[in-house]
This record gives sequence, C-alpha cells and structure tokens, in this order.
Amino acid sequence: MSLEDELLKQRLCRIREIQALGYRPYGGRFDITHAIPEILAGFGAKTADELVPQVGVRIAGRVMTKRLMGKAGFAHLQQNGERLQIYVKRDAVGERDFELFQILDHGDIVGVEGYLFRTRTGELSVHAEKLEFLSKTLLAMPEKWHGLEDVETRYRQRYLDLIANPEVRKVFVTRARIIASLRRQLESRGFVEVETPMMQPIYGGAAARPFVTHHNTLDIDLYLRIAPELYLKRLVVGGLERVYEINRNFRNEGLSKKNNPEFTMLEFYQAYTDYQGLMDFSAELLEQVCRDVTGSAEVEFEGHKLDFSRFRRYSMREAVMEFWEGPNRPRPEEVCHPDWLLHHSDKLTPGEALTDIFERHAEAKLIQPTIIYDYPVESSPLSKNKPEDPAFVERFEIYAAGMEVGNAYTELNDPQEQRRRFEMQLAMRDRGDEEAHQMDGDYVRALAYGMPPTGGEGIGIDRITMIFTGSRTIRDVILFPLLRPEGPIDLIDRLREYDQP
RNA sequence: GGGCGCGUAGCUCAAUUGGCAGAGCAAGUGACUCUUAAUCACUAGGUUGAAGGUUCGAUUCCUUCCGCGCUCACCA
Repeated sequence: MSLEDELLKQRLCRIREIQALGYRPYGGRFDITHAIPEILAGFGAKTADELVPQVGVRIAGRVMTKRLMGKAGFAHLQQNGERLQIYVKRDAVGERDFELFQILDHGDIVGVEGYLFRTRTGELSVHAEKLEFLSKTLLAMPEKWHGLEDVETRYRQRYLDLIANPEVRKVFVTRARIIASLRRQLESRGFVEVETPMMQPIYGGAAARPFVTHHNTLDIDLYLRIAPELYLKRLVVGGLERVYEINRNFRNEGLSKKNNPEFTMLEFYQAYTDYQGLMDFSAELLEQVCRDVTGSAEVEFEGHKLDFSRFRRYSMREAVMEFWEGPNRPRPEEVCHPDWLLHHSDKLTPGEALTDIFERHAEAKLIQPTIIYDYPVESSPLSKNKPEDPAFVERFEIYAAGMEVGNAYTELNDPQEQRRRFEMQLAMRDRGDEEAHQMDGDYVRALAYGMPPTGGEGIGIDRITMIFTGSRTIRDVILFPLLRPEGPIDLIDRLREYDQP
C-alpha cells in the first residue's frame, strides 16, 4: 500500500472521528465578522493594550501550520492569501473543541470564534473560545516551506498552486485590476462594452488558423473566432461609435512563452479618429493602467525599468535603421528601395520583406514601450492606405518587453477597396495560404451602408499582464493554460474502494 | 512538427567511475498550556515516469514510448 493510500485511509477515518465529536466533516454556513486580510489591515498595527477591551471576532480559513503542545497549541489559518495565527487552549475552548483541534490536519478548513490578542512574541493572534469544523482535506498539502515548485502540477492543479504560493494569487488579482482599469477608462470616455459571436460562420480580423466546431441542428461548421474585429465594426456602422469588447480569441497555433491557443484581447473602435489619435490614446491608457497597478508609471520587468510615461515612436523603416544588427546599417533611401528590401529577405514582395527585416532586427530590442507605425499594405487587409503612399497603411503596433502587445489602425471604410482587398486575400488562399482572409460579404455590405472614419485597436491582455506582473511566460498569467490531458486520476478508484455509506 | 534538457517517497531535493536508494518537510505513536519552518524520542513510507536492451550488477549506459520545460519552425 502506498503512503498516499495510507494517508487517504487515515483521513477517511478522521471524518468518522470528527462526526463522533459531533461536528459535520463538510459543514455549513459560518458567518465571519472579518476576513483575515481585514483583521491584519485593521489591527496589525495595534499594540496589546489597544486590543483592550477585547475585540471579538469570528474568522475562517484553511489550516496551514499547526503546533500542538500538550493541552494548548497554535495554528495559522489562511484566507485570501494571508495568514492569521490562532491560539487554542483546552481551558479556554473546552474538552470537545480541543479534541477537534488535536485531530486537525494541514489543509482542513475551520471557523474560529474568539478575541484578538498579542502573543508573548508580539504576533497578532486570535484567542480561540469556540471552534467549528467546515471542510475536511483528504490529500496532503504541498511542502510548507518550499511550496509547490513542479510547474506541471502548478498548471494542472492550479488550486494547489494558489494555496501554496501566495504570489500566484497576486498575479491573478493584478490581472483583474488591469482589466478593471481598462474598463473604467473606456467607460469614462463613453465606450460601450458589447459581446459579439465566439462561434462564427466566417472567421476574420486576423491572420491565423481557426478551431472548427459543428452545430448539430443547423448542420453547419462554425469557427471559434480568431478576432472580434469584423463584428465590432459592423456595430460602428450601426451607430455604436465607441465600442469595445474584452474577451477570448482562439487561434489554432503553436504554444510558446507568448502564445496560448485561447487568449484574451481588448478590442475597441472609436469613430471619427484615426491611427494618430489612437497612438495618443494608447499611451494614456497604458500609462494609467501602470499607475493603477503599480502606483507609478514604471514597472520592473526582467531587470529593465519600463517607463510607460514616455512611449517612443518610430516608423517601421526608422526602426529598421535604428535597430539594425551588424555592419552596413541601411540609409533612408535603402529602406525605401524594393531592391534593397528584397535583397535582405527571402520574402516575395518589398512590403513583406520590410516586415520580415523589422521582425528579425528590431522586435526583440523593443524593451521600452514603443509604437511602431506605417506598415506595408500586404499584411494589413483591413487598414486604410496612407494617402501619399498607397503601399503603406495607417497602422501601428505597440511593443514592450520585446513583445507585441497591441495593434491598431485607421479602419478601411471604403467598401469597393475592401472588396478588392478580400479578393487579393482569396487569391493568396488559392495559392495555399491557410491564414488568408475569407470573403465576408456581409461585412462589405455593412461598409456599403457607410462606416464613419474610425480608428480601431486590439491590446493583448495576457501579454500586458505578463509585463505588469513580471511573468516570464504567458502560462503564469492564464489560470488554466492548455496542457496535454492528464489521463485517469487514480484518486477516483481509491475513493470508490474505500466508499462506505 | 524538429533540436536540446528534465522526470528519484505525498512535497522539496541528494545519491562519487555502473556497486546495499538517502535527508528535510508531510504522515503515525508518545511527551509538552506562548509556539511560529515549534521542539524531543520512536515508527512507517520507493516498480527511481513506462517498456525493452547491455552488464555479474542499472537511478546511472543504449533504444522506444509517455509527460513537462527550453528552443526553432508556425504564429503577433
């Protein structure tokens, strides 16, 4: 019999002992007067004298440590990532509660009624007068000193990660604050939050391979969306002139430190502005997120201090010249010249070559928050051309920590030009490009009713969360990142074996 | 999908050139009414990810498979 098996049997026995003492092993409602973090915040600075007269409290939490010394003992209860000590003395709680305390295991969840005091060593603690049992753990907690290190277990059993590693909880609280900051800022500027289809008959708005699913009643294949873009712009046509969505996109592509197949995007559209207007707005938006989350306009990421109060701005051509690696740094006339571009890339068109060169030379060096603007038309079928240079579009991307975190452009609102762009994409698709856009007839029809001049932008929530939480991998900012399925969980068989009604 | 690396007790980690698989925490028993990584004494716990091979002998070397990580490709 394995040790784990032995432990499970012991714990199942404990359930009967708990019942024999008159407690429910999986208890019910327990009204608390304070959450543990509230007690620490409200009373953490009070001296022993200031805790007189007695401050009565009812608290609840998970037993994380326990020190039993004959007829008294201490334990730390954890709630919402913070710990408070309780002192349980037989003379104070009575025989029955003390017997319960003696058989508590690490990981059990209990309620405690008592009063606040300071121990001889000065730690704020609850002097217990009554215990209630709330929930039994059947499995061993991770090691109390080192926590849970195994990355696979951390991702597969995130609940254990959250119990054992308080800093993990902070990452996800910060993620929620980032999203709240964005919502607050957008709402204050009159943006309306909407939800558009996740399941789409035609996928568009980005270049990516989709996931396919099937609807039985209609007997049609549907795609999980790769972007909400084309639906949000339909709404701008309909008069929702400031509109946004924060939701999941799905792309059937490889996994990496920066990519998870499902990820969260903010997309917003604002009528009557253009990409220049959005550059200023983006810088304000992200600086405010940084201030809301860190308290300043700077955040530390892998040894760099990223300053969100000063966005740098380069055109893509300027960036190639500025960040060129090696000798023969190109001159302005070279980065504009098709022959030079095609000579320095194996791509087939000057525009694709410029993008390729930019990605190879510059992208990883864009550590400080940076805006790169003016993209070649080839990779941007939904953006408006630059009037003075139709080979380029009014588009920019936001980089920070060497990652692309945002993408924005002046929206193409000419239906005739949009039809031509879609047909170019169809030609690329015929040549085998799976990621080329499909023709979206209804989207062109919507544009044909007239869409106001509009700027639109997408910001990768997971990636900015990485930056604002100092996370090296996207898996550390997604609660349940995609892993290969685990196979049968043998706990189920063992529970069945030991099941006694 | 390619390359490289890792997988040892529930958890965190050791194990010399291929030579009896170990420690701390967690668990069990006992002592202890201000401890805090509680302490002290004793006890138990392993198909070294799986299968095969080389060898007198494999955690260690080889092959295949499984899982994870890094990286490249794909992709923002």
